Amino acid sequence: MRSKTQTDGAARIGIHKVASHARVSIATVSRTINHVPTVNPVLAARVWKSVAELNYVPNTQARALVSGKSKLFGLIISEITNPFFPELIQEFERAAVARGYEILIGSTNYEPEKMELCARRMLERNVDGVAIMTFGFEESLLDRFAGEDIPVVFIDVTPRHPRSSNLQVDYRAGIYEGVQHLAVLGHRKIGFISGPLRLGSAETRKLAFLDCLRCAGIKPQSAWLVEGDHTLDGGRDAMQRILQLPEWPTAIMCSNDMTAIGVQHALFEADLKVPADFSLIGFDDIHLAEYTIPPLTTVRMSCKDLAQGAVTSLLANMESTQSRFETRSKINTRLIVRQTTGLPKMSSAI
Amino acid sequence: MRSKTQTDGAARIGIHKVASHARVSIATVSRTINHVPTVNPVLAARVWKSVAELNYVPNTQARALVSGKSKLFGLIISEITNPFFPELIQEFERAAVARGYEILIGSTNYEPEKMELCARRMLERNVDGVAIMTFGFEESLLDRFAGEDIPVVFIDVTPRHPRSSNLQVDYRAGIYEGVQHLAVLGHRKIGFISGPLRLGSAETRKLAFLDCLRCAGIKPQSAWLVEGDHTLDGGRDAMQRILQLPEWPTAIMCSNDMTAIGVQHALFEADLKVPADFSLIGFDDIHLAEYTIPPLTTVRMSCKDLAQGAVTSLLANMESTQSRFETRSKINTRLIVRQTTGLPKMSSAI
DNA sequence: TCCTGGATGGTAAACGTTTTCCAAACTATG
DNA sequence: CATAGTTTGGAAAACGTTTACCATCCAGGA
Repeated sequence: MRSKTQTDGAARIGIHKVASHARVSIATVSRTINHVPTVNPVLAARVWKSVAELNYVPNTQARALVSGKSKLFGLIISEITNPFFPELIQEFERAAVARGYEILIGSTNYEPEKMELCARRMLERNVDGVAIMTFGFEESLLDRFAGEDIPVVFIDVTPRHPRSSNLQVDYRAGIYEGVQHLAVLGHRKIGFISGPLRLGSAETRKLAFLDCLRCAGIKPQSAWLVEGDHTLDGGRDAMQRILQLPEWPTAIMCSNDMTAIGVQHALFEADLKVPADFSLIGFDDIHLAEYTIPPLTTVRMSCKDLAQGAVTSLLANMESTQSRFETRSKINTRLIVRQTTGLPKMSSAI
Repeated sequence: MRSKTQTDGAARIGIHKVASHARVSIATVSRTINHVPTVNPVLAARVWKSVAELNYVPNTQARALVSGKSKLFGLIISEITNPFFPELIQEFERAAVARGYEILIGSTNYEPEKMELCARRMLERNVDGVAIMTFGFEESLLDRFAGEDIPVVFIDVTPRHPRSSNLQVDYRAGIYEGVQHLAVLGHRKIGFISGPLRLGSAETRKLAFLDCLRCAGIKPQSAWLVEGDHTLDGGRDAMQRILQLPEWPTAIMCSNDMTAIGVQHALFEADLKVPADFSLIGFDDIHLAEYTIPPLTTVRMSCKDLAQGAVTSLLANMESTQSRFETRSKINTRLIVRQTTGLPKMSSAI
C-alpha cells in the first residue's frame, strides 16, 4: 500500500482522474481512448479534452496485465556490433512501432548462456512474439517459447513447432550471381570465408557457394574454405591464414560484409591490392559496403524485407487461434557489383 | 473476463499455483522469490523446488503495477545506424541487465517528431529512468519526464531540472592532442567537418577545435569549417564541398568517425591519397576505425564509460528521495594515432 | 501453568486498466 | 400511447503481483 497521501510531486494520473475531470464514467474513458465506435461524440470530445489537459498517458503495464497482451516483441540477434543488425533493428522497430508494438532487444554474442538469459528476460516481460534473427538455432530456447504458446519466427531453420514460422532466404541466387561474375572475369581459384559453422545459416551459405562453384564447373579446394566468425577480426585472421598457404586463390567470397572488410584490412597490411591481387565479394550489403576502399562488391540481402517479414508473420501467427505451422516467406538476394572484383592476377590465371 | 476455462494449451502459471503446489501461502512464495530473510528455510526450499518444477516465471507487469517500478530504462539515441551507438547500447545493456533492468531503445533520427514519439513511448511503458544519448537536447522532452519525476541523464548539456544529471565529455583534451599532432607534423591548414550544429555536442566539439587551433597559433579559416551531419553521406558531401574550394587544407578533422570514413571515400573517388594528399582525424574510435584503409587516426571517447556513467547516475538519482541536481561525471578522450596522418603535401606546406 | 512477546505465515487490499453485464434512456413501431 | 428494440453509460470483476496488517504458534519468564 502506498504511504499516506503519496507526497511525490506528480503522482501519475490515471483513467480515474480523467473520468471525473470529464464528468463521465471510467468505462467511457476507456472506450473512448480505445476508439470503441459506440461512444457518444459529445462525451468523447469531453474525454479527449480532459486527456489533453491532464496530460494523461495510459499505463501500459496495467493494460497488459488485464488484456494478457504485452504489445512487446522480443528481437534476438547475434551481435549488435555488426552493422547488419542495427539496420535490421531499425526496420524491425519501424514495423513494430507502426503497429503499436515495442521491441525488446537481446544480443546473444554467440554465447549459449546469454541466449538462455535472453529467453528468460523475454518470458518475464511477457512478450507477444519473438523474432530469432540470430541465424542460428537453439532448440532449448524454442521449447520455452512453445511451452508458453508464444509465436516465434526464425530465419532459415524450419523447426517443427506450433506457432513458429520462418523466413527462407534464397542465398543461392545471390551467391550464384557472385560466382558467375567471378567466373566470367576468369577466376577459377575461388576461396570462401564462412561464418561460424555451428550457425545453421552460415553452413547454408557455404553449401550454396560450393554448389554454385560446381555449377560453374569449378572444383572446390578445401584449403581455400576457411571458417571465420562474421566479425572484422575473424575476417582478417581468416585471410591471414589463407595468405600462409602455398598456393593462393585469386578471389575470395565472404559469408558477410564484416568478414570482407576484415579481409580488405589483412590484404592492406600485407600490401596486397584489391582487386588487382585479389577479387573480393561480401554478403549482406550493409550501408558501409559502399564506403569501403575500394567499394565492396557484395550480395544484397534486404534487411527491410527480413524485418517486415518477421513482424508480419509474428502478427499473423498471433491472430490465428489455432496453432499453425510454417508461415514461410522467401527473401531474395542479388549481386551488387562495385569495385572489389576484377580480372584475376596474371601469374595465377589459368 | 476470460472465456470459460481458457482452453489455451499452457495457461501461464502464476504465483498462485506455485503456492498450492508447494503447500504454502502466496505470500510465502512472494517473500521467498524476493529473498525476504524471515522465511522458514524448509518452506523456502519447497517453494524453490516448485518454482523449478512448474517452470514458474514471475510476471513483470503485475510486479511493476503494484510496486510502481517498471525496472525499465529508456535509452534515446540519434541513429542506430551509426556504429558508435550500437557499441554504446551494448555497454548500456550490459550495465542495465546486470542490475535487473531492461532497456527500451528509441532512435530519433534527428527528427523532433520522432523524439516526441520516443518520449511518449517511454512514458507509456513507465520507464524508471531515461538516458538521452543523442548529443542534442530537447527542452520539451525533458519537461515531460521532469513532470513525472523520472530521472534523466544527458550528455554535455546541463539542464536546470530536478532529477537530472549529466555526463561531461572532455572533448578538448582529445581534440587538443589531435591538433597538436597535426601541428607537429607541420600542418597549418586544418579543416573541420562538424556534426549537425543544432546538436549541442556537435557545436561543443567544433568550438573545442577552434580553441585548440588558436592554442597552436593557427588562424582558423572559415571556409574550411563545414557542417556535416555525422553520417557517411554527410562526410562525403562535406569533403566534396571542400574539394571545390580554390585553396585546400592539408588536414581534416572530423566530428565523428563516420564522417571521416565518408571523407576517405570522397578522397578515394577524387583519386586523392590519405595521408599523402590529406591527413585525416576522426572522433569516437569506433571499432571499425581500426579497419579502414588506411586505418583511421582518431580521438577515442570511451563509450563504456559513457554507458556505465549513465546507468550509475540514473540509479543514484532514483535512490535519492529528494530531487537533486547535477550528478556530474567526466568522460575522458585521447588521441589514437594510426595511419591517416602524415606530413603535409609539399605544394601546400608552409 | 499461564501469559507475554517475538517470529513467521496467511488474508486481503491495492496497483490501473479492460470488459462483461446490466440499467437506463431514447427511438420506432403497432 | 405503450411496448419492444437499440443505443449508450455505469458498476464491478478480473489480471498477477506486493505488502500492510493480523493471526497463529512457540518459547521463555513469572
